[in-house]
Amino acid sequence: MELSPLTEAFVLHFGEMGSRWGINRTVGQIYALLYISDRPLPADEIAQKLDFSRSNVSMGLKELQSWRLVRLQHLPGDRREHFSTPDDIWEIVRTLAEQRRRREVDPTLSVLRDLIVAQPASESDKLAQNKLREMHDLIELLVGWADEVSKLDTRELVQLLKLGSRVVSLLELKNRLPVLGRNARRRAEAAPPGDDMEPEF
Amino acid sequence: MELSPLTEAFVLHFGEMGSRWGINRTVGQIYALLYISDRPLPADEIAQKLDFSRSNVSMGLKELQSWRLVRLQHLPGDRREHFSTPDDIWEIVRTLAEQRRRREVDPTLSVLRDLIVAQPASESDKLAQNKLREMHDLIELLVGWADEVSKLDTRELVQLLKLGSRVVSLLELKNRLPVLGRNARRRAEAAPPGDDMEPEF
DNA sequence: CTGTTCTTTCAGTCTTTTCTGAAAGAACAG
DNA sequence: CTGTTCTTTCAGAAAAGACTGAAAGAACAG
Repeated sequence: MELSPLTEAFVLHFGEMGSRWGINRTVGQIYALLYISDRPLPADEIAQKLDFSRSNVSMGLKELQSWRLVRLQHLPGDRREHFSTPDDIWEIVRTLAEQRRRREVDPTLSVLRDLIVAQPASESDKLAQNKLREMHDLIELLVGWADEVSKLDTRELVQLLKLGSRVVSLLELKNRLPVLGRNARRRAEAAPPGDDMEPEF
Repeated sequence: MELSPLTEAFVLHFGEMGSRWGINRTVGQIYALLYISDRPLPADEIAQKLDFSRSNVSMGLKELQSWRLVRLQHLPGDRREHFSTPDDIWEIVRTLAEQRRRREVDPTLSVLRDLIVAQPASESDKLAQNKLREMHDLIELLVGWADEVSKLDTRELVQLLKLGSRVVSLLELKNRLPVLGRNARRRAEAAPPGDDMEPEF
C-alpha cells in the first residue's frame, strides 16, 4: 500500500468499520480512498494504492455504483474511467440512508405487513402479531421522519440537528399557543398544502 | 425448526437482515425468536426451536448479552437460565443506538481526531485533513443530536418524530418572534440551565 | 479492419467466519 | 461429598465470503 500514513490509517479504519456494518472490507477501503482523495481516481490506481487485484477493484466499484455512492467521469485525454465521491458529505449521508431504506427497511416493512395480516394459527400467533405490529409501527415512524427531514435543505437540517432535544420546548410553546402557532405557520413559506398538524398535537 | 410458519418467517427474515447489518445470522435469529416469544426462553429450547447446536446458542446469547440486548432471569422451580428482550421496543432501539455508538462511532471519532491534529506530511495531507474534519463534524453533530433526543421520554420522542420536518416551521416562527419564544421557553418545565439557543439561530 | 488499452466476468483458490461436538466448569439438591 | 443438570470453552470441521488470474468483452484511435 503506497499511501501517506494519514491516508493509510483512515483507509484501514474505514475498511474495518465497513465490515462491522455489513460492507465488505475491500469496498470500504476503496470508498475511503476515493473520499479522501482530492481528485477522481482510475481503477488501476486504486488497485495499485490499496494493493488489490484489478478485478477486485472492478467488483468493488461495481458494488459502490449499485449503491450510487460513487460517480464515474472521464477526464480529457484519458480513456480510463475515473471515480469519485460527491463533494458534499451530506449528499453521501442522504444516499446511504436512501439506499439502506430501499434495500433493507422497505422489504422488512413488507414482510411485517404480510405477517400482520396473515391468519393467526394460534393464540400465541396472535400475541406475536401484536409484537410485529409494534415493530412495524416503530419502523414506519422512523422512516417517515427520515423521509421528512431528508426533504430539508442542508442548512435547515443542520439547524434542526443542532437544536436537538430543545425543540421539545418549542413544541410545548406551540401547544400552549395553538392559534398563534397556526397563523404563524400559515405565513411560513414552503408549507405544502394539507400540512396541518395531526389531531393529537 | 419447529416453529409456527409466522414465527419462522419472521426469524428467517430477521436473521437475513442481521447479516446485512454486521450481525451474524444466528445471533439475529436468536434475537428475533426471543423478541417474538411471549415468555422468556431457556437456551436449550432456543437450540431446539432454531435447530442450532446448544453451544452455538450459548455463544449467541453471550454476544447478545455483551450488547445488553437480552435479559437473563430465573423462573421459580427451574434451574435453567431464561432469556428475554425488553418489553418496551423503544428501549431496544435506545440500547442498540447506545451500543453502536460506544463500539463504532466513538472509536471512529477518536481516530478522526488523531488524524486531524497530526502533522500533515504534504499539501495533499492538508486537503485530506479538511475532508476528515468535515466528516468528524458531521458525525459529531449526528451523535450530539442522538444524545439529546435519547434523553427524551418516549412520549416526547414520538411526538417529535411525528412532527417530522414540520418542526422547521416552528423554528421559523421562533426566529421571527425571538422574545416570545424565549419567554415561553423559560416557562417550560425540564429546561436545563445553559440551554439557550446557540448564537447562529 | 487491427491493435491497443481499459473493463468485466467467473471458476477456482484462499481466507475468514461460523458452527459443532467433546470436554471441562459451575451450581446446586440430596 | 456425589450425582445431576445446566453452561461455557475451544479445537477443528464446515460454510460463507472475498480475491485472483485468465480470458472474454468493449471502446476507440489510427
